[in-house]
Amino acid sequence: MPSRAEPWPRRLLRWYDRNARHLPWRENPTPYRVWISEMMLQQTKVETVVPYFRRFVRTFPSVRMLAAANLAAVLKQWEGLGYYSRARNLHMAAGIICKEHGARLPRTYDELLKLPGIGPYCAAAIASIAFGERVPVVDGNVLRVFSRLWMINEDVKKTRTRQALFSRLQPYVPGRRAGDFNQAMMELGARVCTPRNPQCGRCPLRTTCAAHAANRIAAYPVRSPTTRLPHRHVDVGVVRRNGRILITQRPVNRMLGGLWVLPGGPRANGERGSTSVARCIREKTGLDVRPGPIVATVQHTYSHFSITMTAFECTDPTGCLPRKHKNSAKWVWPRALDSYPMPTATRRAISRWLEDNDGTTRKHTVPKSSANRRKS
DNA sequence: AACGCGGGGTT
DNA sequence: AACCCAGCGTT
Repeated sequence: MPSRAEPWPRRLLRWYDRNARHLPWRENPTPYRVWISEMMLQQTKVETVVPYFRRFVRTFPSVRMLAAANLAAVLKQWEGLGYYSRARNLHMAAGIICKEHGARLPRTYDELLKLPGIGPYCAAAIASIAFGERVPVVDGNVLRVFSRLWMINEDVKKTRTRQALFSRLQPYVPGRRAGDFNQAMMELGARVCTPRNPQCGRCPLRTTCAAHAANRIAAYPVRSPTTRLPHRHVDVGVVRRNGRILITQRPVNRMLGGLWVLPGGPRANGERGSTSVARCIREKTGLDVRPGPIVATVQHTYSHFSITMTAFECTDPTGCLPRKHKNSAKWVWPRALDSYPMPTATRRAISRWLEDNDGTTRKHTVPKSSANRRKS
């Protein structure tokens, strides 16, 4: 049995010895094969890469063969893998390696880093796996694993966070098995410490994991709060009839359920606002309205998306509410609007419209669009 | 520091 | 429909 005092790098390696998948580039890890595999593995899943790797190294078995090939032939082998600049850089680097390094890959992290297509991740992977250099790889998996293990509260997307993790990890990279250590971290991230629903019960580092101990696994890794919220256009109508206006009730069990809103809905892709508002009102109330001028524009951000609400003044040529909509649509005197529960965006649109109607001859202005708000 | 690059799987 | 993936080069 492993003692609890066994350091985590050893536990990780023992786990790797028992659980490593056998992958083609692990069977015969020559520098060339490691290089090809790592180029293909950038932002690409292992299972996707395997067949491409086999075909590629069969077609171009050496750096010289790769350098001698036409770029078109290389791209053909890459077809379907995506990120085609990887193939172009690979081909270019092959030429440089032949011309300047005697057709052998550079053996150090620093030298590898100079080749086109090889960044910090790839340089560390090749240097450690093919040449045993003690440099840690910091990829998406490793960031996630250690963000949890050490409860790192920095945004994992930031360059600073990655550099800091590189420095912090380097002392742990074992002199004997640097490459296995790195592959073990990635393998753990890919198969156990997954983005969602991590398999903590099967994790060899569970007893060392700060986030697990704190029961805060789901809070890590900390992501940028600047993720762009999806944005929608919502078009609504101020439909007037004999001095009263039309409001509708949101379905219970939905967002804003039970609240009353100006009738309308989300604009379809490429649709005009005026078209959208008429369509949505017809769908929700059965009334055919004629959209007039825009009387209010409201920006609003919910927890998981943001909207631009555009309110059109509408006239109602047909009149009567069909029976099926009687319960969820109402004609209301403007002064009675306050008594109905309404979401903020609706409330703002209405008050904007009322202001413009009170003879305070303020021109309607469109607020500045906010494309990316921050999540709170 | 932010963005474009690609195709595919997961939730 | 987002998010994520064994990231890198450009701006």
